[in-house]
Amino acid sequence: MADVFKALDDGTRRLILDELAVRDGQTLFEICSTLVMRHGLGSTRQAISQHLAVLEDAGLVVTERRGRSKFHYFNSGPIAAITQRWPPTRKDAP
Amino acid sequence: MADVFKALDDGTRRLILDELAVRDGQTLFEICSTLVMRHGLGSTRQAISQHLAVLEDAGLVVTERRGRSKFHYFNSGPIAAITQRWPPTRKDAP
DNA sequence: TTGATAGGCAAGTGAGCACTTGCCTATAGT
DNA sequence: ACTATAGGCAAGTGCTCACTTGCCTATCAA
Repeated sequence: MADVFKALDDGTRRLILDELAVRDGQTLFEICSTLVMRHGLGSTRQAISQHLAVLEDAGLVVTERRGRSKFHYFNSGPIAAITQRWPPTRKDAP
Repeated sequence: MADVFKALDDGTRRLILDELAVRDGQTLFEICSTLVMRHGLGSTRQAISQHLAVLEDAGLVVTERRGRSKFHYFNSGPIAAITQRWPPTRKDAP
């Protein structure tokens, strides 16, 4: 579970999750160009590839290979586990 | 908002949040002894104090001074902001 | 006032992480 | 077969962070 927090503790990785949440199933090169276009991120391909590996190890991203392409999908399961660990404290009665 | 993820990316700080979620309003020394008792954490008082400062900067902990004591309270607001940023993807229709 | 309690400030150290650089593997098209 | 595309592997570098160490401030009790 510590991998999830480590993965989320990076601005670039959070942007990647944002983009995958908007348009799911992107390849590495698509993510690279999307980050450059919409956020001005000048990261290299290798940097993004390493970020995606971290996200995949944390279970936040699920991949699927077809041919020479690898498609990346956002998985919200680990995010839900966070709120299950610290449920919202309701200080006002409903 | 980046402070929240940085604050959560540490095992000791997550344990502190766990303890405050169980028993709210503890002082620094109470948190220290609780971590030693229930988790075998051998951290010094200064280390815990720095962790609490990080948690407070992130808004995950709210403090209140009375006399020479400082009481710490867990705040779940930033946690809720995380799930608002990445809402659960429902892959099954309700 | 003196001593004890509760906490804060600041410099120094070691380890982990993001990023680059360079080269390599595998699939698709002609 | 040859070239281009899509991605992977690994070493090196700079920077941030957790933790320690030492000293200091403020409140309470005698």
